[in-house]
Amino acid sequence: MVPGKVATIEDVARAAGVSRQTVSNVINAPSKVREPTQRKVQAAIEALGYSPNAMARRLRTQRTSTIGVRLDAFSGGISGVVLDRFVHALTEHASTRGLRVLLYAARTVDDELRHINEFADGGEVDAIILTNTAPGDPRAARLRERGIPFAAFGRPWGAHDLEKAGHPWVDIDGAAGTRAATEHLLERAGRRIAFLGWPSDSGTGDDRERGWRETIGPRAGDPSAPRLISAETVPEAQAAVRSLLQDNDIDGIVCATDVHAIGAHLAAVRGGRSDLQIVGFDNTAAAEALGLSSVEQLPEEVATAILEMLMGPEGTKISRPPTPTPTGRLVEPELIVR
Amino acid sequence: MVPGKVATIEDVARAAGVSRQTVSNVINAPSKVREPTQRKVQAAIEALGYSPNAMARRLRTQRTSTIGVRLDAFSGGISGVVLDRFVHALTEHASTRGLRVLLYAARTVDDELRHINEFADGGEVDAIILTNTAPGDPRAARLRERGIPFAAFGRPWGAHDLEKAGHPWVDIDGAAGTRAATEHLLERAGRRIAFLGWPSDSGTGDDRERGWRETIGPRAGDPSAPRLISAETVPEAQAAVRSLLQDNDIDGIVCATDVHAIGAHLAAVRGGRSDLQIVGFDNTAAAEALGLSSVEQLPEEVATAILEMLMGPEGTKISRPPTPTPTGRLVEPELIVR
DNA sequence: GACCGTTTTTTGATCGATCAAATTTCTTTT
DNA sequence: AAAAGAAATTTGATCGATCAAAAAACGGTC
Repeated sequence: MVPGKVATIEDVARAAGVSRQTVSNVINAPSKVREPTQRKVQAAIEALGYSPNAMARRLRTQRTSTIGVRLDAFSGGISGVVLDRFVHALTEHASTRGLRVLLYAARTVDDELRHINEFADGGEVDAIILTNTAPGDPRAARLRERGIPFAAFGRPWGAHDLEKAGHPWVDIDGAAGTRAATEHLLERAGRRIAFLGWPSDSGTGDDRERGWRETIGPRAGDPSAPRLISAETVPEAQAAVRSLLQDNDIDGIVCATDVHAIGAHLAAVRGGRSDLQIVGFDNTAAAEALGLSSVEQLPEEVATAILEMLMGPEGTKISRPPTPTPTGRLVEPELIVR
Repeated sequence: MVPGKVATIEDVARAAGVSRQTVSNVINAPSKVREPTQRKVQAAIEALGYSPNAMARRLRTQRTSTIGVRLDAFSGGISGVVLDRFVHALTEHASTRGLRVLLYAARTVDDELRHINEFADGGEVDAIILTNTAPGDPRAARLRERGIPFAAFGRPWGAHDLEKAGHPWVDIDGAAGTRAATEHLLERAGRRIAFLGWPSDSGTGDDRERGWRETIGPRAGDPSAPRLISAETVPEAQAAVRSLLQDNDIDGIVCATDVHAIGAHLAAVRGGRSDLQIVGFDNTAAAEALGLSSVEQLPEEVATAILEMLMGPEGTKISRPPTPTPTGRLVEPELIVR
């Protein structure tokens, strides 16, 4: 073996005085090889510093042990962080299963469909994880058609019966999060709890509002506190809360995101209502810095769950990825009190 | 060709009535193939929806078109965001060059060295990008020894002569950032500008402090304003600034990070000094939300520069990655005024 | 039209592993 | 101790592409 070149399975076989296949078996199916032979081969592997060529193995086995994840164009705002944390968690978890995470960027849906085709034909990935799925998502259709296993981070909004999604998904139970937040405020702050969310209807927004409404409804005797409307920005949230505080007596505010919470916080402090209890959503660094309570999404849980769906329960020997069973799972978020 | 199975180069060749190699040439070296033949082959490619098997190609060419990037364990705090943005930018840029980004997780240095060995022996990646390089970093030594091209995000702290780093690197010019921040405050706020940084010495910290010191020194007639010391947390920064404001007359504060800036902001607002001008560093979502000025690191620029170092100037045909020339480059950050 | 040099196309070998089947070795049984 | 069966090991084929060299087609010259 020429120094500077890496050892091949053939080099190991020669060094150990056995055949290629035996070396291969020591690595992939040790039970088929007798003890003493195994030791010989292991010694040769150590001595040569051999580790199998990934590409050759993948070509032969037709499995890449790679999961593709699309990285959305950087959203800039606070919320992109959740996806980043998810990617982090996914990477760590995948590596314990011997899987790799391959990122790809796509600016448009067409762009992503092109990528998906390439992945399918080129055999780049074993599975794909979609994010930001919309009802009737063309990506899901394409993946199904091409026979690439996939799962989504985010429930298939719009499918009336979640069970009938047609593909596996994992999502955060936003309603459970705001429910916990509302209950917490009802106990600690008082009965008049408002909700500050997005102006227009959106799946995520409605979900989070629902948690508040369902909790406030049965418990509060008076008609539920007014819902506040605000666009994405901090100043708008701040303005909305300022005018709310002028007209109403409010004990606390449940927010759809930390952005809203920061706006509310600023309005409260500047309006001399530092006592106003506010709970945000997403548990971003900003909320932490300001000492605001917030609902933590636990993207790590999502990563674990989604991998389990795609690849079978942990500990499963890496095998042909099973066509994932089309079911969904909601991960319950956790309220971080500050 | 069986439906459901993807087409191979052989299928295309048969369909077009030419040989494997001609198809290969149409894809990789069209100039070697006559016009009419090219059209025939292209038509067959379209008809069969062929795209070359990535693993077979990589096995044969011994090139993976993949760049490995380690994803550090999630740091949680505000600062991790810079790395995430870098990964984002890198992914987008890499894909325009036909490169892929492969993530890997490592908790310890040993863990990462193991990964590096695997990558080298297994032929997983063409190049690696290191982050958080320290002086005498064992990873750099290992990569050099194994002959894997690499570059670092972060200058090689400790090497007295940056030019002599021994490996290529790209970093943010922290001093230039705080210089711009300080100049801005000198013009807009007044002459008494303080600096709020980390308690202990660190490469990054010293760099950022230097930009302030060098600017304040020549311009300010009086001895430079007191430097504040504070650990990483918001409350500590807040406490430090509170006590500073009691004793000193300060016009503005340049901060080493947005975390410090948020603490300073809170101290200022609660101390009735809302007029105090503060500039943060990292331009995180939190700073944006609070309307604080901040120094923007431009990780996108870093990504571009680092890819250029590794792979040659943009537009270069994908080829054997040149052994990168060991030089460094500082990217000048941009002050975002709010 | 025969000859020669180019250009274009085809053929055979190879990258490094695993699969499938054949062969050898070891156990057990009678 | 021979035969049958099980276990361990080896051999030949293969995954799908590119490389290197051989063969065929083309173009121009005399």
